[in-house]
Amino acid sequence: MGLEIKLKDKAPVDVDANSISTLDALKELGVKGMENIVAVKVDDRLYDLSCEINSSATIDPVRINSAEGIDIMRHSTSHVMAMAVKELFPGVKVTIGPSIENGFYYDFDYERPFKEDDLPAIEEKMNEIIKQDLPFAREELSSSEAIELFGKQGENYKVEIIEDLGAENVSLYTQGSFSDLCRGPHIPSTGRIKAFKLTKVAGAYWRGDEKRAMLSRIYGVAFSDNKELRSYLQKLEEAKKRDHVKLGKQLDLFSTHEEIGAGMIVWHPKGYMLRHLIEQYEINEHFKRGYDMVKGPEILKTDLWQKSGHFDNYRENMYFTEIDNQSYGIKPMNCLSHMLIYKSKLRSYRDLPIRYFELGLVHRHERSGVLHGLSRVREFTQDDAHILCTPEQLGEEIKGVLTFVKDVMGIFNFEYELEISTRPEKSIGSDEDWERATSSLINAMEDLSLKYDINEGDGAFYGPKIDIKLRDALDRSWQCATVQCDFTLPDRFDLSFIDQEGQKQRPVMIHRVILGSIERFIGILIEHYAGAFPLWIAPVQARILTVTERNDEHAEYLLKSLKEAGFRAEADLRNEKLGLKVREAQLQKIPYMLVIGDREAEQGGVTPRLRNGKNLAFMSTDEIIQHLKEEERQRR
RNA sequence: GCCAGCAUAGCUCAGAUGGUAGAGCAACUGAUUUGUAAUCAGUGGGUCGGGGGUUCGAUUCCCUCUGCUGGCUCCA
Repeated sequence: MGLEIKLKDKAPVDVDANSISTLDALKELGVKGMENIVAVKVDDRLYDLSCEINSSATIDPVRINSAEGIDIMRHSTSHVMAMAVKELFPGVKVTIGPSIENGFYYDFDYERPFKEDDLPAIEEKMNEIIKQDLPFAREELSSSEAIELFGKQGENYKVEIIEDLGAENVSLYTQGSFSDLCRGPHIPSTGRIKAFKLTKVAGAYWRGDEKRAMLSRIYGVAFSDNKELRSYLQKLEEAKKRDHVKLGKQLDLFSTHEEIGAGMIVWHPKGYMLRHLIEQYEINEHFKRGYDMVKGPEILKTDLWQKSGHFDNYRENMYFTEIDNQSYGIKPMNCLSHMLIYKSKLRSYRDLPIRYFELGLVHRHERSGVLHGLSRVREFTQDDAHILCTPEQLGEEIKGVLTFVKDVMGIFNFEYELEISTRPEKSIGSDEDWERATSSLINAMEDLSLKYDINEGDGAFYGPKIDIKLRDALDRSWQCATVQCDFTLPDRFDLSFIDQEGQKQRPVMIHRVILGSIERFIGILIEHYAGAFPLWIAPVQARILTVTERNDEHAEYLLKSLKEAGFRAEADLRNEKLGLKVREAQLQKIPYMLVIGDREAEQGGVTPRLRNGKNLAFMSTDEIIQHLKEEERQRR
């Protein structure tokens, strides 16, 4: 009696034994390049390379350059780091250390937090461990044995993990003197780690709970070889050049000021122009799609925020002010005014859906540590709308919003991710309402064939929602558009409409934004285009560059013509060399540099230079205006 | 809010074991009239983020506040 082993999609091979290690099995199967294999899949489950199989199986080698292989190597690297840290800092307690995108981290509890200065020594120690090529050995033991083992070492976090697991047995991985509780699998030995770098330290709460211990986290990146690592680090450097805070300064778009306060943006002429153009585009899109534009006040009586539930649920994030013994809350959301407009008269089912749109300025007192450039601020403008509709209309309205999102993101060439969040534990409303709203959201995405993730239990307390996320230059994802169903506020504010039978009914409310926060969206937009905005939103579309003072007259004529044709143009008439003028316009990423020398002045036109360095052929004044109009119309 | 790092001229950055600072660009003045990523010369410019402490003396060391960056938590 023996085993039958096979590679995926290959003919089986008979083995004359009752069990065989996967390592031998792979050799038996004639697999090449063993040095790249870090683990195996047996019948589609991941195992250590050295594990034993004792029944017939399909074996699939996992190589270090595969997604699964690199993930395993990164995880193992975190174990190596933990070992290094334990050797260098006696008394340190280990907690968890998973692999993450591009690398890994490990959380430690030590008498003091780790500093960036500690990293070189840790890296050096890790390199020693890697050089020793210590094998990763797996063993299983009972939970009680494991608790005793870790308890003796004073590793109380590990004990807590095992206790919470509640499993009968747990597995332990040991390399050299270091053992860690771990499910695995791991690479065969530490020598398989070829390229890693510790990148940063950070604080992190034990189990992500801010009421529990603050641990010290060390992050690292790891790749299958040095070339990959270098190219990753280089890409990171490139991405930093797109940073919207940096570009915002270079392109003179906006600023922040210590003396004004954190999280408050001051828009400079060019930045405000960019913002204005985006807002203008959006306003028109809303009118086209049957929205009415409205505007509510910035401060509303605190009583009203109490009625809406914001005071109870959101007070810590709100700003308040008091006038004549009357407390007012500065709005963190725009819905209340919109509901009062709805309530201002009796509504019929014939009026629905009603869609109120506002470029609503809101203030939210975000915690200081979360502020970030334009992406997370305390004062921002939402392209906010509230749709009031009958329960039957809900599905179509959601589809309308998602289509709106798709169209707008398409204009800017954005890829985005959708995520639906379902009913949380703490929530209000009937099961029926939740069920209907959730399925409306899902059906809308299905009907539009959109891909989405499900985030169980992460909805708002008043209803489920779809979030749309965009990524910044450093690949961090930010929530932009959101569609939320709400049955609570219509209830609290007793909103109603008269149905076909003459009966009062409750409308459903959809909260939605398309760009989300205009500030955040522009931040991502800056990084998306690296500051080189397409013509239709470029704050300055064209700059006229003269060669000598003799050309001033023609330059001024051209400037006037461009402005009259509606273009955002300026002229650089300084007594400077053309090379300098080109350089400066280039650094400002202006789409069109219109060069005027004696030749152009004589012929009454320009030689356009694009910011990609290309020159276009001579154009007359009329021709360049037509050329720009065409490009602007195409929103390129 | 928590952990770590940072804060020097308008900008980008040097600098000193504690003895009050420097470059390039920008600005200003002058010369130059110039053809596709920096023409040359000269001049002015800083309470070294704010406050407090240690010290004969603090921009440098300590504390604290403010702001920024990277994480954590948060984002009804």
